[in-house]
Amino acid sequence: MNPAHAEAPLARAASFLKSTGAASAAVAIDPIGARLRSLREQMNPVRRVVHAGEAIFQAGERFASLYVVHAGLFKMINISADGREQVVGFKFRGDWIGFDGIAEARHKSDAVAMDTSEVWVLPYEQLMVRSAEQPGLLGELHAAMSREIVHDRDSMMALCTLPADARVADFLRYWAESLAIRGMRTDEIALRLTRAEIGNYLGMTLESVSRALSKLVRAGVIDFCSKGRRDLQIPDVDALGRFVQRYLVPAPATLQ
Amino acid sequence: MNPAHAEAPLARAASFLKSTGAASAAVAIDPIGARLRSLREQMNPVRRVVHAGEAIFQAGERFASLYVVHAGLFKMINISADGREQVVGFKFRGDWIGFDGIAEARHKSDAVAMDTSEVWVLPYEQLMVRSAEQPGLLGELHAAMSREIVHDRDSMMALCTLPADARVADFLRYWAESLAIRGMRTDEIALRLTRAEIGNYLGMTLESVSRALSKLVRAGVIDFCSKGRRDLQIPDVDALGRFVQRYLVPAPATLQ
DNA sequence: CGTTCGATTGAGGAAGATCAATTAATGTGG
DNA sequence: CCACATTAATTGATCTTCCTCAATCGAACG
Repeated sequence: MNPAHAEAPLARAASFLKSTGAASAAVAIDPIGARLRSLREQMNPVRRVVHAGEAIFQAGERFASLYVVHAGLFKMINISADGREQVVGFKFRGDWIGFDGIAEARHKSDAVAMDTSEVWVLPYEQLMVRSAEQPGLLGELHAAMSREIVHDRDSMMALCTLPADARVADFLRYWAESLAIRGMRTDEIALRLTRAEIGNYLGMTLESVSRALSKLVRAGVIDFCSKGRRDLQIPDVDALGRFVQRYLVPAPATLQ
Repeated sequence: MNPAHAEAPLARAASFLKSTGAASAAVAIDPIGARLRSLREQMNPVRRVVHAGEAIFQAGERFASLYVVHAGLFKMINISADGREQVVGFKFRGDWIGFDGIAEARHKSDAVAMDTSEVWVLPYEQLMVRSAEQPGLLGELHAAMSREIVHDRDSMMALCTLPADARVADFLRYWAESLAIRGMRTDEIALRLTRAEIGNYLGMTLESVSRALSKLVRAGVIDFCSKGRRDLQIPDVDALGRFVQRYLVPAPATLQ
């Protein structure tokens, strides 16, 4: 029961992103692939294919299993009692889905595939049994929940402290980074999201998203791909980070 | 029977929760007290007193233990790389603190006491060992993490979909509810937060918070206590909820 | 009793929402 | 394959909300 296990896969992004050096061990450069492999060994999970627009589960359904994304990507959607609907998160390869259901044994959101995707089904009961034997498995579960909590807080912070343009830039940076960590190319990305969905996630209107993107193009930090305005190019991810920073110099918003 | 601690005023919690029958078992009407009792039995935790303004841990510190609030309350503060500081959550009696540290073995935020408080220290290693023997303990841990994730998402949703006035009302409703669940009176509450802190948490300026509060007073859903503008009265918590709803009728903000 | 910190309130301005018109991409049936 | 319908995106004009700046007031404290 050592946090050392939880750290192994976590030497991760930073070293990976900086060490552009060649691959030595697959484990070192692909922490998410490594996590998935060990998960498959330990749980031998049932696979489930979900097509674009379909949901793994919906809010209100009884909680029984957690899921891990093996391919594709998902959006998490919250629906409030009064009918407001909001995208509250995205899930990429290696991410866990379904933690919201544990507390009250019912899911609190929809998990909708944004593309043909595959998840591994991890029945919660079985997961508990196995993790009693294999502490590393439990460590993975806790690390995944912890990451989700940390990320949610960072999102809250972006919502509260960044103006619209910077929020869009920060979102694109997060998206590109998520792809980069998974070894996918970031210079040309297909968002598969409408402006309305991005705006919904970032707490602004679709017009504001559109204007922000146009501004980012003018600023030279992103570019649209040849045809259409859906796919975009991010030649330099760090430039997005710098764009965000620029908004913070005038007002470094400290608490009080 | 249980030793009748300072857990006297539970009738309100019962009525608030619309508990099944009358107060039969303490467990039924005081789930948080019950959780704390079983936690004490299972972990026999070290107690730690933290005075107002002191931190249990700070961002960057090595993660070793989780904590459960036994008395008092805490605010969680995130600090971004560029120095932005934000209140990202509050922790009341029975809440767990420290999940943010699990993933990378370092805490990502400060946990600051807002009043003289007591936490129970649960060394993570020990917790893992004990939970292998006592599955109920692990269930509690997971439920607490799950609740935190669910709550963070609800917060994101409030930030994204509610105008300033409604956000303040929703915050007060959340605060009063948190007290009610713990059997504390909600008709007179001491926030122990400055307008600046509330605004920081809700993504608005202190002036906007002040104006929102004045508006809520004029609307008759809250009132200031006799002396000072710090403590306030909430005669009817549901009225706050209705106030929030009123903002949603004109624009039931659906996705797309 | 003055100093300080927090809260309130007002006036003006800026960011972003709303409304509206146009253009671009996608899909459909002939 | 093309004409047409449909949906998404862009851009502009206007309006609202909330932020910023500033003055005032109140409470707490030495």
